[in-house]
Amino acid sequence: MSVKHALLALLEKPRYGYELRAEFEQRTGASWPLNVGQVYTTLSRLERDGLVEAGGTDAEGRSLYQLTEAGKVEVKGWFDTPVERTQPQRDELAIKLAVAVAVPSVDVGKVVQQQRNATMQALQGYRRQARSGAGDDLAGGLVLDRLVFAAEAEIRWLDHCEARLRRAAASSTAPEPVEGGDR
Amino acid sequence: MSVKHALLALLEKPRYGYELRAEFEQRTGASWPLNVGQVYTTLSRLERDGLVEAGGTDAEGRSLYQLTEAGKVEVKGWFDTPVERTQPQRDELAIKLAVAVAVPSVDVGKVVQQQRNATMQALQGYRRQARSGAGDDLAGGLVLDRLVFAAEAEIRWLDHCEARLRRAAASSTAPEPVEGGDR
DNA sequence: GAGTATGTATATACCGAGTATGTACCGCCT
DNA sequence: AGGCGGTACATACTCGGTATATACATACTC
Repeated sequence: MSVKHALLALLEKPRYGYELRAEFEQRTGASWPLNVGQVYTTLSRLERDGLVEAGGTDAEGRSLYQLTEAGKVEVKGWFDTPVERTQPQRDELAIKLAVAVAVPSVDVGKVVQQQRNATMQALQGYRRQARSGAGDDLAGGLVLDRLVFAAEAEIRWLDHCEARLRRAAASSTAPEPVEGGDR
Repeated sequence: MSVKHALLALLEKPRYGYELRAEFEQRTGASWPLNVGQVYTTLSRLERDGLVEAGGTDAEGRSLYQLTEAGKVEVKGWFDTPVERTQPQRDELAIKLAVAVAVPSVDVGKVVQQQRNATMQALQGYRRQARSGAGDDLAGGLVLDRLVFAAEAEIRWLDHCEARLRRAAASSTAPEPVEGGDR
């Protein structure tokens, strides 16, 4: 849903498909490359739904799109409504660990350690990017910061998992574990 | 990709479709409800790809699925390989802000504030769940912790965005902003 | 100048993820 | 007997995302 609304928002002024992709990638700092094909399929769906209409061609013959009234309302609504957190994005890593703890043949501690290394490396990559000036423009900088914050949180969570796993293993022989005292 | 691999991992012993959904939802603590239909479509794709095969029916006539050799290898590979962070999940909130700062008619500060409130509320919901004992079993607890950590990181990031936006607004008249000294 | 890489621009086919819906069966309740 | 809800499976459909095809312009090169 994010691509759809992002394209709508970028259509504040009439633009053509290829331009939309360039704008999107520039703003998100190339962190999320956007396939051109998706721009056109999304545009045609938006046209079908009456949020966008073809607006002729520019001097170079490129076909322009522009917002309809309904489209403008949709954009406003998107910005006025916070991103849903009631049904958060399915998270592969959390699923992986949740399943792993229930499958006896998997060494969960090892999975955690491997992930920690990988995330650490990614984090260093982001910091390198930031230092190299990729985050100097405002939008791209915020996106990069977002990735940094998320990676840091992931590492904290992995450490927390390790501790909790150790505790669970230790108390598996004890009468009854007492949970909930650490949040 | 996460559902596919999670189902494969749960197939350590032969199971039937409905059971797989129940197992998945129990382990992830109902944070990510899984549509039953997706279980069956995923299973048939896995069968097509030779990772899973039909294993007859149980005493109650439910059709069982089991891992093939290739399936077992796939599961092992999944657990041995950390989750990719080179092309991170597209994040609606980051995209929203990145686009918003470039669209003059949007009050970015307001968007940030609204999101902060919404995320704060979600966070309190998670903590309530944890207190009410939803996180007492290990797997579900880790998933819930993951959501808490992610929400906290999001709030930190939103605060950081506010500060950076204020600085950008202040320095838009000044000669040249100096970035990068805050990470 | 012919050939060929490269970038811009659009369009379409295809697959996987996810949702909604339909159907059948079973036990339970009144 | 009829209705309700839970179990179990199946299929249709939409959407997000990738790969690919096509056309045209520019630029490089042999």
